[in-house]
Amino acid sequence: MANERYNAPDREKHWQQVWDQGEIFKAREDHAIPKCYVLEMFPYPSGRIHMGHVRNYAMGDVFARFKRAKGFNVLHPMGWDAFGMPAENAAMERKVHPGTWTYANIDTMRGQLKSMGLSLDWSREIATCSPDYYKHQQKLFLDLLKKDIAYRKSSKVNWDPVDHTVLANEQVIDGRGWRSGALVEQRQLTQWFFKITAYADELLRDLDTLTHWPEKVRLMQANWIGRSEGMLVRWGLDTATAPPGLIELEVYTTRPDTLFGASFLAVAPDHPLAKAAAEKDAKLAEFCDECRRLGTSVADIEAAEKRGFDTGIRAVHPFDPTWQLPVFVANFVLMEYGTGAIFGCPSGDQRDMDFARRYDLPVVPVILPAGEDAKTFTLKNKAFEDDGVMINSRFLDGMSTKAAFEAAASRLEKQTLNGAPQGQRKVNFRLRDWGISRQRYWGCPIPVVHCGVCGVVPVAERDLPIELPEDATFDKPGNPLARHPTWKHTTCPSCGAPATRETDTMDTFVDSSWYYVRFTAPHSATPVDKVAAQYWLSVDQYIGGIEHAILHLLYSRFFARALSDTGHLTFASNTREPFSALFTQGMVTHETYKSQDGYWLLPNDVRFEGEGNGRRAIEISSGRPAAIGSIEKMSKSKKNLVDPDDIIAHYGADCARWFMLSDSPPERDVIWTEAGVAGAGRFIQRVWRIVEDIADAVPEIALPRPQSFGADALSVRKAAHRSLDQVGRSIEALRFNVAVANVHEFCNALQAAHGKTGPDMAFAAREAAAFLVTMIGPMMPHLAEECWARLGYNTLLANEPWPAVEAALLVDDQVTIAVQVNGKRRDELVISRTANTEEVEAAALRLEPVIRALEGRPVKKVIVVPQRIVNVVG
RNA sequence: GCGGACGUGGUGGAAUGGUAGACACACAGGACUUAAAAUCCUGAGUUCGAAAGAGCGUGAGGGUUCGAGUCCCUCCGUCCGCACCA
Repeated sequence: MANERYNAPDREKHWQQVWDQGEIFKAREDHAIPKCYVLEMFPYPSGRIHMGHVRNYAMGDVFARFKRAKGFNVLHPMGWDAFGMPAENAAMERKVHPGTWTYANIDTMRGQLKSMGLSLDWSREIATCSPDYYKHQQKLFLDLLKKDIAYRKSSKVNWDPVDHTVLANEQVIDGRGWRSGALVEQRQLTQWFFKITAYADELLRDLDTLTHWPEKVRLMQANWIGRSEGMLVRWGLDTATAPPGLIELEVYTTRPDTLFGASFLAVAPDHPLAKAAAEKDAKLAEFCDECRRLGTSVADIEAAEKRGFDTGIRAVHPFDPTWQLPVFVANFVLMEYGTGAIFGCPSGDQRDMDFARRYDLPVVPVILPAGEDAKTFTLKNKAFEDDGVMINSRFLDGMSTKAAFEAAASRLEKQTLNGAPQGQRKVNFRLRDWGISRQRYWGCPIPVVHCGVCGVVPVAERDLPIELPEDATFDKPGNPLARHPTWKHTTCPSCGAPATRETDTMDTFVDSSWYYVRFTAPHSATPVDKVAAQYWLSVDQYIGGIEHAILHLLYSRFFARALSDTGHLTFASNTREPFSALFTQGMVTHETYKSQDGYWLLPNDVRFEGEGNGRRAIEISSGRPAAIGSIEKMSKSKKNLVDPDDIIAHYGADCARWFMLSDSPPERDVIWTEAGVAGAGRFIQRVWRIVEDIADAVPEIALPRPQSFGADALSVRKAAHRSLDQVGRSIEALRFNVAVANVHEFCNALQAAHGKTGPDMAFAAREAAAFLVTMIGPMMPHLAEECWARLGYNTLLANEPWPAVEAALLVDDQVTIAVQVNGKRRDELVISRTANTEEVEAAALRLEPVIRALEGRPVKKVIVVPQRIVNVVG
């Protein structure tokens, strides 16, 4: 048979057209069918897709296609996270409008994604920068505003004085703006916030229900939310030492049990008490300034030295009016957490210990670790932070840490200071409200108006969307909306007086916090179509990068709840989770190459000589040796990039997809290698050959099922059914590398049966070929479709159900079980699957190697695990 | 510093507490070919041995178990997250 090579690039285009024309992957609004919502994190339209996208979308597509074949009504949409800074940077650098730039990128990337052959429902495509999308977001904002979930407050921000913009914490590097390099200032600005803290408890509690999320992500979110149970404790101040009018200081503590170990109080440099005290003390003022400057810089973290300044103010211990403690301003106390003030117990907290040693403050052990003697127990420079028995603590002595907490807490609650209870139990969170104001152009306008008479007034809903002006300028730093000559001028929706629009736009994380909801009804006139949302949500499988473990996923979880509380969404289940299963895939990595001049080189710019240890890289243009560097995440800066377009044009999309799924477990990093891709390419041809051989040898489409099968045919059928079963399970569990191995194994089994003939074999071979095509279908859909046609079927494989396996073929009559003597494998035993324990035991003891290994010792015990193993103990 | 994950052949990696190394890559030998590519077959953890076979083997050390890559403890190494959260 003159086999022709499978021409991937040619056939792939063909099948993509067929799928497209047949609208095969359009999700159906038939809510009687069980649904499956498969979603990959939508991309930012940066210009071109990269290998990370290929991996992410290949995985999602395998899952989506598999679920379709399993009979689910699959929603598998795609869109664009299209607002953001890069578009504005492009506008500044290249004098192109952010919208023009963004939509051109979207066109390019849509084309690239289509060339991957993804089973996407493109009729649901959304771009967050389109007014069709953001007008709904503005409506949601207005509803959040009504419910006080959106609000304005003054807060400290990182201000870049060159770019005239607020920077997120992660955009501040070593105290400087990531773009301008200017020293970042702390400014007090009025900003818009979402009250995510109102949901802190629920967001934390419901993490427990997310059993199909990686443990790691749940842990990261739990840490981020950072719940702690403690107390607010008010300390009286010695008025002789305190600034006028200040009579008390409130601290937050999680350890009221250690109050008798207290040796100082400390407040943040920005604490009102520090500011008041600094007014009369120039040296203190200078110290506070210094602390502020060191704020976020790395130098500060490296120094990590606890430093403080004694304000001279004295506080009175809540349990002993005669006991006074110094109040310090300390650099390690954060104004943003708790009350911005602490009490220090050096024996029970390492930071306090460091501080006490530096400033020579008393260290009184109050907790005795188990196994220590109270008389001899001392602490050097290491605090004891665990539980134990209370000592040196008067009425708490002898109690456990927990009991002491309760005893101290209830006494503080009963005690009064200045007419109010001195202590109050308080749950505190690390999580802060989400600041969404950005002084940028390319984002969703916040739909409010500032009126001199009425204040902040929401825009009327009939006036939505508030669209971005087309004619903004990007030639200088600062907010193009704020300096636009006319855009912001309007009238007050309430009183009609002249007013100005809000010129802040929303953080782009807002856009991506509800896109998965919009996909369920992307053309709905309201932001959410409740019926569609209730059917499709939650997302059954969400796939994306671990880099979004905290922010995007937490914001989305918050939004699902906020949309539910504003009546947009109803959840069928009792938790309001948007993503019931999450999978975080690893990165795509590649070797790096450097020229002799120290420049990074593209993989395409080098060729190789030798192999193994003798493998060398040569720079093609100069012919000079190049250095082979470490394997790193593909990045523009290190130039270790492979362009998906090149790979698809050369090998085909199926090849790129197959390689991405092979070998490396999907949650781990994968190393992109030329040899690996070539191997995937060879496998494609191998599958094609196997299918062609069978199609030619057995051209009949519907063979009658033989009455019985000979040994050879039976073994082919067993391999086919077993493999189909395994591949299905592997895909279901997102273990694509194992699914690939299952397919390889099946091909090897088919190859071994090559050349066998007979009517039973013909039936088995055709069945095997159809199964093979089915199982590669989700992973290499074009090749599978071509093979399906080659086998003579005139249906589309994409519409074919996943065949049912015959359970009888999954089990063998004979099983091979290992036989161990004292835990060491000595032989194998082939025996009937239904053999009972006695038969297995007897057969095992007859084995020559077993007798030899026993060396004449009597058999003490025989452990038989049916169908698995026998262990003879002697 | 705290928290987490991981550590298996030359390489990527398989393995519900039950035959460690499936599958692939790379490698070696053979077949086909004038030759090469492609393809097909065979081999291979390591040590001893011609072979049969035996010893040793999942970062190191200990423990639980009839049986441990898998569970527990200690240590070493790599990677990731958080970064003074009171």
